[in-house]
Amino acid sequence: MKISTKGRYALRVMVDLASREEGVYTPLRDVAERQGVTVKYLEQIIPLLHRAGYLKSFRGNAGGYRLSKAPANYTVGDILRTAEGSLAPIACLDAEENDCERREICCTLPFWTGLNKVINDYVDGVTLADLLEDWKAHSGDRYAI
Amino acid sequence: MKISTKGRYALRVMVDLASREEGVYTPLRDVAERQGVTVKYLEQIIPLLHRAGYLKSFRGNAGGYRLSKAPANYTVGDILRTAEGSLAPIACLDAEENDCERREICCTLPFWTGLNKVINDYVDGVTLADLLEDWKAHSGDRYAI
DNA sequence: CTATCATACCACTGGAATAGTAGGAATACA
DNA sequence: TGTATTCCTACTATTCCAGTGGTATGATAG
Ligand code: FES
Ligand code: FES
Repeated sequence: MKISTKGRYALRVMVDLASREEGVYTPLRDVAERQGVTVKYLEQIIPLLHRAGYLKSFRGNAGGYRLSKAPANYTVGDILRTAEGSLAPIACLDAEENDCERREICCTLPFWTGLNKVINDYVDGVTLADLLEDWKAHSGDRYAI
Repeated sequence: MKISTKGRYALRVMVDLASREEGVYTPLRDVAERQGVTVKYLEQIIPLLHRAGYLKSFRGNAGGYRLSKAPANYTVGDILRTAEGSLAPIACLDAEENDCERREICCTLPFWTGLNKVINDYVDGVTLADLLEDWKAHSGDRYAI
């Protein structure tokens, strides 16, 4: 029941980019350094967010990535689902071509459905802007992403 | 972000046993058949619950397992944590000897802490008795665990 | 115009965890 | 003695995770 590094790093990258000046392209090297991750590994995670249209890229010297929209327009849920695939705690809840035979008689399905709901409600209720604001306010002068 | 088969099967086994007459020992063979899992695999999962004191066992002919306490005394959270280890969505939250260096400066930690809370609050608020009751009421005449 | 450098992009590999299988020893009862 | 059960240990196959090497692209300096 753990979120993988894909999801964790994806979220940190998005917050990192959200903290940069709007419209400016930031190279992965900078993000990797601030976040304590290798550039090579980020290069594997970023495409997930890029393909989903969350980021704009620019190749070549002085290139990099930037957010496509303002931070308030990204929910953490969208980011995590994009990076992780699905946040459903069990596969039986991922409807697509995964129709579990026990659906009708399963004694635990209602419980899992409920868990799925509280998880998704929570992650969809938080935006990048929320994270950034809370964190700026909380860390005070230590603020340095 | 998936619960493994350990946790899923453990929960189903517990509900299955909770549905049996109180105090009676039920052989794994019966549970396995009802739940559509092999006895051999259940034998690997049951010890987790047994060692935690949730089950009483009886060896030999006409032996089996039964719950130690009444269904209302088991929260789903306890069962899942026993089978899965920890329900924390990221390792940084498992305090023990895992003091993440980024704790103080991490922009996503408050978010994960909140997610951890909603998950644990939910799973700790449901008992085996709740599952059993809801399910009996819902499945009506198809009730046959 | 060309060499160079910094960058995004693509493909691959090793290792760990998960999910399941298998054989057999110990125990209780009839 | 036979049978049905828990209990113990090891094995395998597959999937997922984490990380690395190499290529294409674009700006810029000489
Ligand atoms: S096992 Fe698939 S719905 Fe419960
Ligand atoms: S990375 Fe460990 S607390 Fe955020």
